[in-house]
Parts: sequence; structure tokens; C-alpha cells
Amino acid sequence: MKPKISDVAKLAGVSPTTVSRVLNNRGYISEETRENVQKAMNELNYFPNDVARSLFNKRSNLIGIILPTTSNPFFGELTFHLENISASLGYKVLLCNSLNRIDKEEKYLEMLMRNQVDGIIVGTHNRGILNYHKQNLAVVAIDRNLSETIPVVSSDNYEGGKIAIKLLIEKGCQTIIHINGQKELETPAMLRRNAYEDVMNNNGRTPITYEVPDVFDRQSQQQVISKIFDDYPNVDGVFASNDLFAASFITEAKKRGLDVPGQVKVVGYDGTETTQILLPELTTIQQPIASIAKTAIELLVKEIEGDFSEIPLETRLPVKLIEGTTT
Amino acid sequence: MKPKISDVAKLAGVSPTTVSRVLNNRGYISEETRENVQKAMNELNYFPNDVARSLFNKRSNLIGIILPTTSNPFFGELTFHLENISASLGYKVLLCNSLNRIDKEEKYLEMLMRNQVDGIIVGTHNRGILNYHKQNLAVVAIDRNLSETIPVVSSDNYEGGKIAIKLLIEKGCQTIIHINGQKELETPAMLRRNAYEDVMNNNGRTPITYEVPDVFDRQSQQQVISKIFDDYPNVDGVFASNDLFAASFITEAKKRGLDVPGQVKVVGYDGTETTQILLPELTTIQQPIASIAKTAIELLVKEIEGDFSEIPLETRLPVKLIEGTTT
DNA sequence: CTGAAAGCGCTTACAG
DNA sequence: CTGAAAGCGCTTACAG
Repeated sequence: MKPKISDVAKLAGVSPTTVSRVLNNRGYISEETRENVQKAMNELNYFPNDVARSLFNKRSNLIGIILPTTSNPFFGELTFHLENISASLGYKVLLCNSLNRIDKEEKYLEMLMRNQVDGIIVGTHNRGILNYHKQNLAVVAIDRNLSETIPVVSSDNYEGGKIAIKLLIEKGCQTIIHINGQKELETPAMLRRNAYEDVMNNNGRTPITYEVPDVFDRQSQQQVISKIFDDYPNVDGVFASNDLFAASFITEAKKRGLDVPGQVKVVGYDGTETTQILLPELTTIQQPIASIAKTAIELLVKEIEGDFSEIPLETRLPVKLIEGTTT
Repeated sequence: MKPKISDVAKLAGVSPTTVSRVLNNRGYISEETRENVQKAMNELNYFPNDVARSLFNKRSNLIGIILPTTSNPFFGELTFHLENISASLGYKVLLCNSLNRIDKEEKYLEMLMRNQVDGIIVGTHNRGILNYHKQNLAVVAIDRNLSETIPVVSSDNYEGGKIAIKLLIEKGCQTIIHINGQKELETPAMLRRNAYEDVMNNNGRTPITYEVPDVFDRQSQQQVISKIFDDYPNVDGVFASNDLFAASFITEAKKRGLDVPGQVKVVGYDGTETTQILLPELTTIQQPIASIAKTAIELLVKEIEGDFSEIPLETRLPVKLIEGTTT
């Protein structure tokens, strides 16, 4: 059996209270006692049971992360950073891949509550989370407007969209199409679309957006992309709301014998490490993933610690154009 | 404050014991009482505190996952599947990105123990884990031989390596080079290298392997790849132990004006969804990531539940050659 | 400087 | 069918 505090106490010839004091470095303990206790702990290979501690302290040091799927490179990298930063601040991460499915999100949410997480980072719809937030659970959203009171961290989506479209226009594209996920008003990512539409309109062009119904389904993606070529054989510019869409588009373009960037130019969004390695030629708008993660966790920790003084409701981090050879 | 079992009891006019019975569906309860309790729970929006439950049951239903980083598409996808399968079996996932750093691994391991995880999935070195395993912690390794007693799940690395090299030889490559991580005897992934060496030797060729010191550092990768071209300008075939190496090699080849597959052919390893989308032209050996995850979790759960009857020490899942246009 | 007692929110024998 | 008591492993007033 795992040793517990009373085993250590017995071996060290002190009370459990004293062992706890040594463990937590609290109150006065004589140097001698401390050493005895330490020795006993080593001998028994003891470490404290955090479940018991959490129960007493009403603090789990657990953070829940709900996002669509770590299979996606953007979320995979985001998760890495979120977890690593959490760890550096003494928090542990409970991971939930919801695939954007509402039923899963609800189950995960309840699971996180039951496990007494101190806070949640949300990267999915999750309107249900509102209820919990009201019960003063700390929440920070990434790229989602969940409510008036939940802070959102995101890249500067509007600016990113603007840069992308302006580049395509500058490069002389005539028929510029936008590929995005389904219109959901609550996502700042929609700002990429808004930027596209604004810049197009301002330049006397008609915005044309194609929506991929299930963002994480490859088939769904490919069908939409095929349709674009069928509907607009003369498409010569594409701004995709993520790099995977962009890549799929390029693949299809090549399949149809079109030269990129000769006949059609493409700009993506995200600019993950993985894209940089697998598809370095892609021109894309790079999100500052590490900063997004850092900001989100820092805000969450502030909320957890009850410091609401400096919590901006919106944090927009700067994007960066990475010019490859697809434009 | 969050309602607790005694609040529900009070409201329903019963004892906490009875509420607990309703909660756990244990023992006899009159239909009427059950309904009263349910109503009270709904009214208070009560759900049980799993921390308290874990403490009593000595069962956390928590699984720890230690791997290098979810930023890497192979591990990102693996993590998704591991988590999803765990969730479907009622287990929750505590995520740890160790970046293969021993100090981090040790800290994570201790953290997981303190949190009373029921089992751990390991995808890193982590020799330290042995000690814990002995203290009968359930452990399953993915692509790592950690000890004689820890089950390993992996793709059929040797077979995959063989297929890759045979393909390159068939296609007429003369100077075939292998890129891998640093030689670590404990990884079944080394079997990819062994296969390479065996097939090369059997065909009267001299195997040449280049090692990337820090697998997750892009610079490190690129330097090694540059060196390959400098040392062997006539290289016309490469088997990379993962798709990212393969992609970096292709990028460098193109930069040097070489045609792929005309002048140099490339085969990767992993075949993640992400690679399929971002670099569909890559010929690669695809690992059955979902099956690996499923097998690993199922074995772990068996261990956790004390059913050691059918736990094979080694599970090698079949790979699949995906032929793109880089060969 | 140290310890006995009570309690964190649950569950499970045990008794009725 | 239901409840009072004890205990999971810890911590923190409180007393000494």
C-alpha cells in the first residue's frame, strides 16, 4: 500500500500534524524534527495524496481544456503551450476533445465540474458553459465569444483577413474566393470573413464565401473545394480561413492542372510549426499561438485567484504575414 | 457555494446515506424516495464531487498521458484518440508534454502519482517509471520498451522500414540514406533503422544513417539535412523515420534545385491525417494511430482492473504503404 | 515547537 | 427500505 501521512508520522515518531507542517512548510518546526520527518518520507518513498489535499483545500489546481481536437495542428500546438504554461504555474491539465459536438461538450463540462477544476479554457462553442461561469467558475475563451463576461483571447482576425485579401488584390487576382467554417456569430474567427467582405466591397468586388459544414471532416472539405472549381472555373485567388483548407485547395488545383501561384494564388491562416515544415511554400497569416496560450492561462489564473482587476474582456494578439510561394 | 450531498438530503428530507444510494443506484430505495431525491438534486443543480469520491474509493478514474508534445502531428492525433477512447470508457485524461526532457518527465510522473492516477500511457523514455510500475501502477508504453514487464504497443516498425527501403531499391535508387532520431535502444522505432540496415546489407549496400539530435527542434533537423546533401551530393533515395524529416528533406532538395522524385526519392513514416492534407504527395508508411490508441487504452484498463490474463507484452499493429509522388 | 480534534464531501458496512 | 457512524488522507484552528 501507498504510505500515508500517518505512516510517516509513526516512523518519525511525531504526529501527523507535524508531518503536514513539514510538508507545507508552515508554522514552526525544529530543525531536528524536520530532518527526522524528511528522512522518514524518503525511507517510505512518501508523497502526499493530492486528492485528499484538494478535498480539504477546495482547490484542485486543475484546469480543464475543451477544444475540438488536438489532431488539428493549430489546436495540437495550442494544447502543448497551454499545458506547458499551466505546468510552469503549478496547474495540471484535464484534456477534452469535443470535436465541436454539443453533446460531448456538455458531458465534458459536467465531468470537469465534478472533478472540481479551478478553471476552464474553452476553444469550442459551449454556450452551456455560461451557467457554470455564473456559479463563479473561472473561464477564458480562445477565439470564441461566449458571453459578455467571459474574456476572449484571439489573434487579430480582422487584421489578418485584411492583410490576406489585400495581398491577393495587390497581386492582381480578379476572382477571389473565401473558404471558411460555418457562420457562427460568436466566433471572432468570423472576423476573418468580415475583413474579406469589407475589403472586397471597398474595392468594388463581390465577396463570395464558401462554407465547410464540418470543419474537421476531410470529405466535407474536399466536396466544398470541388464545388468552388465547378462554380468558378476562373477563380484566381483564395483566402482560406485555415491552412488545411488552403492545402486542400492547392491539392485540388494541382489535380485540375492549375499552376499555383501562376493561375491561382492562395493564402491560408494559422501558420503552425507543422505547416511551416510540411508546406513551407504556403503563404499564410500566422497566429501567435504561444502568446495566445500564455495570455489565456495568465488571465485564467488571475480569475482563479480572484484578481479581477486587470482582466480585459478582449485580447487581440498581432498576426504576421508569412509569404511563401503560393501568392 | 456548491451544494453538497447533505444539502440535497436536507431538501429531500432524507439522510445523506440515502442520497448517496440514489446517486450510485445501490441498495433498495423506494421509488418515492428516489424521486424526491432526484427532484432535490435538480432543484439545487447538484452534482457529486468526484474528488471526495476518489478519496474514498481509492480510484480516480484518471489516466495520465506522457508524451513529447502534441505539437507533433503524430502525437497530436494519438492524443486525440487516447483521450476520446478513455472518455468513452469513463476515464479522464491528465496531459503531460515532456518534450523528451528527463527532468520534466520526472516531475510529471510525481505529479501523476500525487494525483492518484489509475494508470499511465507513456510515449517517452521515462525509465524512472519503472519504480512506480513496481508499486503496481498500471502502465502501458507506446513505441517504447520500458522494461520487461511493461506492455508496449507500436506499429510494425520493422516491417514498415522494410517496405520503405524495398520500395526505394525497386525504384532504382543507388544511394539510399536513412534519417532517424538518436539511437536509443529502448525504442521499437529503432527497428525502422534496423530494417533499413538489414535490407541494405542484404542487397550488398552500405547503410548510412544520419541522426537528428533533438527531434523536436527544427534547426537541428535542418542542419542534419544540409549535411546529408553536403556529404552525399549524389543521394537519390531517403527513408526518413517520420514525415516531418521527410518534408524537411524535400524542401531542402527543392531548394538545391533537385527534382523529387526525378533525382531523389523520399519515403516518410507516420502518415498522419495532417500529412495527408498538407503534403499528400509524400510517400509514407502509415501507422494505424487510432488502433494504437485503442489497444493501448484497452490494455491499460485491463491492468487497472486487475485483469492480467490477456496482456501481451508486445503488440505490433500493421502499417500501410501510402504511395504518393515522391517515389 | 508539537499534538488531539474536527472536518473537507463522499461511501459503505452495520444496525434497525 | 432507511439512517448513524466511521473513515478515505489530508489540513487547520486551537490548545498546550
